[in-house]
Amino acid sequence: MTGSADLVGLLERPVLDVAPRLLGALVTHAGVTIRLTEVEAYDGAEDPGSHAYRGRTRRNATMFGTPGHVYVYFTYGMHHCANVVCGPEGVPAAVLMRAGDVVAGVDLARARRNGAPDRDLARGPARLCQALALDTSHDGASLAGPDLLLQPRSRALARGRVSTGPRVGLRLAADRPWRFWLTDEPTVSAYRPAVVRTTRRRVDGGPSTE
DNA sequence: CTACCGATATTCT
DNA sequence: GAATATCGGTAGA
Repeated sequence: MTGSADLVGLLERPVLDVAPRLLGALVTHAGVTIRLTEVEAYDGAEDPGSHAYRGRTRRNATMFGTPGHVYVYFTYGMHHCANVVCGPEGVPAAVLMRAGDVVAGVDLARARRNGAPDRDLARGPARLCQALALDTSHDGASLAGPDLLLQPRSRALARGRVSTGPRVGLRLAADRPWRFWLTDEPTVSAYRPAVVRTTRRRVDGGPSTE
């Protein structure tokens, strides 16, 4: 059996069904395998928090493509984040891979993460990309292997294993509980509410005061 | 542990 | 110009 037909079948389901089913899945790339412990759903058609909410751009084009590929974007001038593209072609849904735990290739992951504690090797979406050596050159790549491989778990999780809550760092649609994680996993990233405002007005010109 | 801050691509206003 | 699906360093409790 090819797993890839199964993979696409899974990913064509509504993204809110897909997201929790990806918990515990294995992702392998460049010599490192992680087990997903935390994900977030983005439903571009109706989701103000999604990159695709305002339509297609060069950056988010992969979200509109066929399921089973990876959408990788660069953000904050510094970090990469990777999503599993879901839904039928043309529907810009995706699941952001927020955290995982390294189950193979730990030495490589440690080297890429520059001495971080093992718990932090793939804790947070940008750290996860660093551990797996994913960047925008992989945007649009297939998750069916062999280079990049997503293996959904085959067994159901025990009751109570999945927790849900608000997504991290969004200002818009912050109330939607579309983040899913494995209960009590130490590798789940810390929740940070969106920055309320950058408020950073610089004092122009002059000395102030008074 | 919390809080701030800088790095700066991409998109929006 | 300002905001953002972030992180690592530093400072302080």
